[in-house]
Amino acid sequence: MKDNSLLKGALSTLVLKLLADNGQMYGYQIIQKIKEASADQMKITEGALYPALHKLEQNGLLIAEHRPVSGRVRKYYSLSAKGKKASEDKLVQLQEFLSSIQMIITPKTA
Amino acid sequence: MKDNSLLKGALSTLVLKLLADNGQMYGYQIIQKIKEASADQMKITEGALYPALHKLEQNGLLIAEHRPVSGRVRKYYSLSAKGKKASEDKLVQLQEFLSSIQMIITPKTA
DNA sequence: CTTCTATACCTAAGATTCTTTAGTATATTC
DNA sequence: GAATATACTAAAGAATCTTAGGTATAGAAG
Repeated sequence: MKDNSLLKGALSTLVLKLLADNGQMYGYQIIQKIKEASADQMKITEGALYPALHKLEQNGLLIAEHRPVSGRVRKYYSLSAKGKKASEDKLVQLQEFLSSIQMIITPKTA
Repeated sequence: MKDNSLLKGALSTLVLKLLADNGQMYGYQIIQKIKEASADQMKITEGALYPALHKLEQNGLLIAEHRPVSGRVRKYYSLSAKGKKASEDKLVQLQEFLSSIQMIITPKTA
């Protein structure tokens, strides 16, 4: 019952945004990137990320490509055209959401 | 499947914060307040709020008081001591979370 | 050479938190 | 008298996470 629940719903948007910025990434790398980019604050579990990636792929937002790298096979993901659009849309939604939250929690300067 | 999923996990924090700011509120009022404070962006459903309130009450963070007001009975909630503490803690967590999100989605100015 | 850590993927049970829908009831407005 | 706003509750279903476990290779430590 670890309360990372704030993450809910934001994960797929973050993934799409990271792929929009970085072009092509694999799962493990995404986990590291989020950890690093958030100064170790946000730690995505594999059990959360991999199913999320699979769903985005199923929905046609991501394209997956297997590539062998130094003995192991990595699964690289990139945005489809649909994924690019979704990335932009969801980012706007997320920003609106963040801004709404801010309005509510910002001390009343009435 | 309405995608209000960003809300997940943030609702209880918002409720605690509103009660910390406003002293005492009832459910319906909280829904209106969030809607209003977010410029109609964020709409909490009753099915989400009431169970959340009940859980906070069960956990001893909220104190409920029934008061008849113009023919109807309202259920007013206020923060317990534990709730005040939780309010502060969860607000800090939320702010850290928001800041983490910002770091990730803010265009790389590298 | 063997064990530990890091890398890299996957899945499934359970918990939590929503959405949707429905129900109850009073007050006000048309 | 009917519709809308107010006010609360409960329950089925969906979505997304946590936790825990499994597989497998590479490299470092001993």
